[in-house]
Amino acid sequence: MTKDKAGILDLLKNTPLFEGCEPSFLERLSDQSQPVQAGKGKLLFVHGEDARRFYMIVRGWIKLFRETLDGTQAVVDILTQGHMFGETSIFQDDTYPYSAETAEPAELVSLPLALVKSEIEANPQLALAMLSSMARYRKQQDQELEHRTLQNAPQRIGCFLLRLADQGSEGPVTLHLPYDKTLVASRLGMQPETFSRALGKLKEATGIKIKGATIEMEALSQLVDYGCSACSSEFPCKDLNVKKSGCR
Amino acid sequence: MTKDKAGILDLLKNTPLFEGCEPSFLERLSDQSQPVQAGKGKLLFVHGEDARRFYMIVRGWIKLFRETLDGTQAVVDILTQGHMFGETSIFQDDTYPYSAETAEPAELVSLPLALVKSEIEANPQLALAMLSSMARYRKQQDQELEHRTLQNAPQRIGCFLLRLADQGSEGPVTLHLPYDKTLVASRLGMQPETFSRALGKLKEATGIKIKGATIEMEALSQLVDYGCSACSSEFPCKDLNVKKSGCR
DNA sequence: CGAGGGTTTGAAGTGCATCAAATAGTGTGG
DNA sequence: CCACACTATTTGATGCACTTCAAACCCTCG
Repeated sequence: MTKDKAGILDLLKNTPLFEGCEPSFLERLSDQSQPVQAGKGKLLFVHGEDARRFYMIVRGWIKLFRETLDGTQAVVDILTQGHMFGETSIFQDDTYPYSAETAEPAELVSLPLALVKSEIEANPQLALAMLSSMARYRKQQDQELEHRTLQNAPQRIGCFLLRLADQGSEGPVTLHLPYDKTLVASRLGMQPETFSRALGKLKEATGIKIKGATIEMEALSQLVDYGCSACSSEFPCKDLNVKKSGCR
Repeated sequence: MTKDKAGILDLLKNTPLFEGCEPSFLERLSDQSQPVQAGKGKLLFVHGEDARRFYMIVRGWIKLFRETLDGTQAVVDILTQGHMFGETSIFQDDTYPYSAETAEPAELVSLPLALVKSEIEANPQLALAMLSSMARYRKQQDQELEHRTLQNAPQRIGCFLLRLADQGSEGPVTLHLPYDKTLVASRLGMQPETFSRALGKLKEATGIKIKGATIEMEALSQLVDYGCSACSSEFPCKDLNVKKSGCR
């Protein structure tokens, strides 16, 4: 189900960031698009590399990370369908501010940065859209830093689950971890072993049920009561959904 | 030495973010400015509050932080002379994304957000300046998160000191902690006691000399060798200086 | 001099990381 | 359908880093 140019144009037209852009611009953009297919663990680009293209995810999961000289890595974010990444390189000396790798087999579209760069300069509406998108992401990052500082492992997991759920629902909830537990662990800044034990503690403390990657509970309040007091946002924490995105 | 309107206009004209703005806009902005003087510990605004004005720092230090329901707080950043804050509220539902408080006696200027908001919409150059400013800040946040994940307390202190220094200098270096140690500790996400002990370890490991708030060393390389291997950026880490700033 | 904040030191506890090994789960070829 | 290989996940044991609570010390400033 690789996207053809027409499909890509559609994709662009339905991307919030490009809302309000001239069709002609989007056409030029999709003309220069390239489909990318990759199995698990394919490195797309590395931190510091010259940035010429950015990516949109059609399917699968992408891990953004930074690696130190001594080889350990910190996961910046994990993205999926509908997310873009690499586009902020325009403002970062045209180099990628992180590395990117497929975390699950994925299908992507790569697009030229140069075109977007010139369009931003010409089109205030796009600049504004980009600004609010970056602001949204910033909010998420602020929150992330806060959580790492103030929440312990089980609370961070609880919060992650909450942000994975539809926060409006009142009744019983069933969740599915979107990717493997090791990856969730790294996303939350902890070791796989810690994740496993912390999930156990969370279960113990809240009464949620866990079967493999499936998690069930009577109501979200079980999680809210457990962790949300250690956070600066009130519960229905809109805009902070795991699946929502800003400019990365 | 409170700034009068003329002084404030000068200040605005010399602010990178407003470079390239019409003098008439800056005049209107300074017309609506208000000087703010405050001793230590004055709360300027709180997280979530309706945001009508943003601030420029003329003198002193400001702490940005977020507070959880159970009262503990996470320090987002600590800013000084030349820094602005609160201006990104424009893109955050017009509410402040953090609380702000003076960490030392300070002199500030408050300015109306509404004016900037409309100007951004009208003036692409300002929008672009804002974008690159936000990108710069983002980079710092990314790095911060990485450091919290990968570096231990003494390394984080070493890195902080490096970013405080003029990274070009080759010879002996003398540094002054810019604000009290408790505050540095919170800025680095650790307890005052941990900071004290970690600074001791750093001294032990690198041979730097510490007298109160003054720190001396033969060369920056003593710190670089100690901690920079646990970071994803190469040493002269430009743009990440403690005193440099992006849009908060 | 004395009060009060900032800073250091000590002792004890907690949480997470690490290393090692067992177990569960998944896909493969027979 | 089963045995095997391989990976993901869990569990156990231990150590280290940071926190917490408590007390001492130090410095500054009235």
